[in-house]
Amino acid sequence: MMVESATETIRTTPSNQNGVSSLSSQSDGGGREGGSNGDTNGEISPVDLLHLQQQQALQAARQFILQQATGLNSPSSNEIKQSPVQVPVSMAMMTPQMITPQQMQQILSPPQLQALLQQQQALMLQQVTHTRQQQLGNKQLAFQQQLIQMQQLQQQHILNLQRQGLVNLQPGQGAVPIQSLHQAMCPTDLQQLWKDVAGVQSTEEVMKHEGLDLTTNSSNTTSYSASKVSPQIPHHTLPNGQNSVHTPKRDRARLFEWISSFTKESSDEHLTPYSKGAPLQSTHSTHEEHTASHPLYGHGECKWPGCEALCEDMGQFIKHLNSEHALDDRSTAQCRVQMQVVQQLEIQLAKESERLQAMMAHLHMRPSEPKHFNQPLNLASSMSLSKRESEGFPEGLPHPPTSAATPITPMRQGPSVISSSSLHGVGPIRRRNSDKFCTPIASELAQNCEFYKNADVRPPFTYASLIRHAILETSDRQLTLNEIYNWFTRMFAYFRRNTATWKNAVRHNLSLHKCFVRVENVKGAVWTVDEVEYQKRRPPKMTGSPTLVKNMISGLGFGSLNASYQAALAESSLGLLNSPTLMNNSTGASLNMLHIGHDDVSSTVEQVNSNGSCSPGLSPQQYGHHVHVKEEPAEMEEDSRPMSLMASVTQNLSMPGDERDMEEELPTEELE
DNA sequence: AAGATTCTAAACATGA
DNA sequence: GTCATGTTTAGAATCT
Repeated sequence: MMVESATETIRTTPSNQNGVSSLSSQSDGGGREGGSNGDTNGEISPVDLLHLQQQQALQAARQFILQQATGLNSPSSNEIKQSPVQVPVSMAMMTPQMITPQQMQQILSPPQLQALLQQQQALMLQQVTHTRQQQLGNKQLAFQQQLIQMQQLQQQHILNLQRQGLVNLQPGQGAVPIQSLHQAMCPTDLQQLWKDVAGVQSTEEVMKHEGLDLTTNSSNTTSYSASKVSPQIPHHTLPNGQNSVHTPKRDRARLFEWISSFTKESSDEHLTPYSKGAPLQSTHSTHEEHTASHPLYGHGECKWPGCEALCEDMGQFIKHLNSEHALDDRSTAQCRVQMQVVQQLEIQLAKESERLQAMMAHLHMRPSEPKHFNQPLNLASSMSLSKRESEGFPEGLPHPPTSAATPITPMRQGPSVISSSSLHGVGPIRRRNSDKFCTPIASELAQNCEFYKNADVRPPFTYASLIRHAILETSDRQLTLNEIYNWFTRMFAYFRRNTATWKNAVRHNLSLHKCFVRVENVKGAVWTVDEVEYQKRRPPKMTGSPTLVKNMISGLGFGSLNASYQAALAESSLGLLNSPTLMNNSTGASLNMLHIGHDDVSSTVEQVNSNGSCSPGLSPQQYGHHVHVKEEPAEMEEDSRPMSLMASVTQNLSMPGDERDMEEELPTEELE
């Protein structure tokens, strides 16, 4: 739309903000009807249209501000209602005649502005639809097309953001919460948006880059020769000949003051001159630095937000900068927007960082543990994971079991140990690392039951521990080989393929480990678990290894953590948990659920039923039918050691100074 | 470097 | 003979 058509401009200087309010209130009733008025009138004069749009914009602005004031910044239905049509966030949609982008920027903060624009777009589209397009003329049509283009652009941005995981939009969510969008957008996105806006502007010739001439550009301060700048009068001359800048000096001073204060906070050195109270038209010649590069200049074009003016060389760019982006209201507003962008991004960064911390803490340690470990314990497992694979979760994998509500043991590693081998069924890859970082298997499985069922992720446990768990899960503590197979396939998606390999491993483990006892049953041979033997398996050296504990605590033991020890920890804890006495203790709920595991393991063991569903069904009973068929190299006898170590680790991790676990765990000899 | 653990692979035996 | 089950051995990887 050609700007020439505009016959009126709106003064939107700071001093006009009150006017905005009043205007919008005036337009409360008739704003929307203006469109129909135009319709009924049969012809819409530019002035009428302008008034209408202006009222609508102001109303929208007021509503948005009110929303914000009342905390209604969510993607409320309200907003969606008002914007039934996805409209691009663009200045262009602010009908050029009614208000200039820079003016709006001055009035509103970027989020407000964007929301306003969105609403205005919707209104405009409505209006355009309801108005005879012939009467609107080609310009209106062109504008409408541009609106659509802008909409597409916006959607594209959003999609990009979604791909980057920056914006999590509900499917089908039409109107994007501007706030979140704004916060989620990366600088380039915002720049692009601005660029889009500028593009439309230029298309519509709304902004003709009227000779803005202040000596300095508002964004970059440093350098650029004021000498080359011809101090001109900073007036935006709108197509209609009116100045778009009507900001009284007082207001501008206020503006700069505001920027000043802002820059103090954000320490944006680009604004330093302003923050130093530079006069409105100061030339900053002292800051000149004719460097070969300029942050606002690159690839032969101006990088000013929304500006892509081509500049052959730096000199031309400087000229352009000083002429087009001089210190005026527009530039100031843009600068302010940019500052807010930066601020938002900083906030976003902080949020994301915090989120990352929480995620890591959750995945590797206790979720809601107030303690802060910079390096969560299981980073070690992550490390080992990254050693083998740096890929994340494969597509289609269910979300890792990271529900905050789920108690996670400090050593938990669960899904975080996804290995490429598990993901892709690669050949023999050492998984012991992951196996070791274990959390109590029962706990892990109970918590991530569904995950392992659906995700092609290798569980971080040894075959032996899994077999044992499967057996102990059953009411009679015995399983046939085939039942064990079934349990594996039922409980783990991972074991639904490569059957030959893992089945062989299962058989191998059953035969190899003395803890697995084959018992002839009526229906054939079944396998049981000799808990004592199982506990004996635990390597003595593991017990109480200060080094290991230290590593685990520090979380710096990436990959260096003793795998065997970890496995021992997990398994021993599991075993202990399954032991009757421990069961009693655990069921007593006196133990911290967040603590390692015996407690929750016991509960989980009971919860996880053999049918694969996590349901109660196991009762601590006889362990070890003791049909000692095999002879395994005898080891140490400290059955309780691992557990106590576990406890100590837990203590160190979660509640230093609390030794109750240690004490409660020690009684582990009852295993028989 | 040695030892331990775990995993994978394979060969072999046995019985249905 | 085939298959499931069970045993055993060997090698590799990883860790302490």
